[in-house]
Amino acid sequence: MNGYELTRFFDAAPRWVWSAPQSQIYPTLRQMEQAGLIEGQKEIRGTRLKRTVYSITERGLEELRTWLGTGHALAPVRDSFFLQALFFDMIDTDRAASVLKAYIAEQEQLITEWRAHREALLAKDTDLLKERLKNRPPAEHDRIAGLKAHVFTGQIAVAQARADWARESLRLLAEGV
Amino acid sequence: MNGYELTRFFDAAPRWVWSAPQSQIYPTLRQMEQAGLIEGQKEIRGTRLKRTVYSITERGLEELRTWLGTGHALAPVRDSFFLQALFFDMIDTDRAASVLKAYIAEQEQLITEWRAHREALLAKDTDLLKERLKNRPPAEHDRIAGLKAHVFTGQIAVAQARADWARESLRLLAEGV
DNA sequence: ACAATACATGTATATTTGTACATGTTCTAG
DNA sequence: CTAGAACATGTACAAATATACATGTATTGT
Repeated sequence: MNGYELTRFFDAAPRWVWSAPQSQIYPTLRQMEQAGLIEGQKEIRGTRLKRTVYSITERGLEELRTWLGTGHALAPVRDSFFLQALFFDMIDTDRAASVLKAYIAEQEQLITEWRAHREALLAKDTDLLKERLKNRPPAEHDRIAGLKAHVFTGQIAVAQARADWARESLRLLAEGV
Repeated sequence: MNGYELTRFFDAAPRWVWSAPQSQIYPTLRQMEQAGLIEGQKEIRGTRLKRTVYSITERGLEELRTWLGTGHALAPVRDSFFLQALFFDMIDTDRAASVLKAYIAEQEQLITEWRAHREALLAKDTDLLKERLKNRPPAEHDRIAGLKAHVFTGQIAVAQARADWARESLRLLAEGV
């Protein structure tokens, strides 16, 4: 990809697995190139519009495989929603309920998007997956698509757990327990 | 609390709901005091050891209640574990499996700690909760403890969903599907 | 022909966060 | 009585992150 495509990718899917603001893209690409992890191919579109398309190097692949095979420390928890919930006893029941309802709606929205993406992966119908499968033996295609789709199954399960919990909270609040 | 107590609190419970490194504590306390949200009471222990104990002001309470009653945007997702899982097709099955096993162990550890804390809350047996209940009518005590404990029920449910998903992933990898 | 949109790449600046360093006091166990 | 642990408060510096600004080219629809 080039910087523009990466920017669009992260902007389009800010809640998938990872995201980055546009201002980080170009500096990071240059850093990674300097570190020998990726290399840029300069191209010209039309007569003057320059762009640099990056691809991973052999060293980059090595680094990536090492990183993928190593356990990494969990990030410190900073969940502003659970933090809010921890103090729901300080505000009116209906105010708390409206925060919970908004949260449930957000989680359901995420679930819908992730389900659609999972289906697209299983149908091998996303640009990135198609690109990836080009360099893999056809016998492995189902397995690769299955593994990637399964990640979204996980995201969905987590969002479902969160939404279920929020619904349960609404009941607790309503009962005045 | 004073800065030292806050530091110890966050260090002891880095994965509960929120955390902060020690270096943030003192500057943040000063900022919040300047903003009129908290006020510090200077004390002396022994003959020379100074400390400043902070408590929330009326303005701070107002701000807090407003924040608690408002929906807040979800933080951009940055889940390095799911990111790893998205590329498990690039590494050996047993390397991937060992990453998954470590993750499962971590989640189970969290679940154990959160369960213990939930029980302590239900028994009204944590310092913070005891302090909180002092200013509340006894009739509300059960409800407040129940609401706080319920937050940890949510954390547990999410960790359970993650661990279950990781176990399912191990099976998928083993089957070579 | 021209306006709007998409393509494309940067920088400036502030805030947040993390790791590490620095210093002194008080209490407690041996 | 003394060494080590706990109490207590700070700063320095680097890295990551977010918001906003800045500029120009190519394509597409009307």
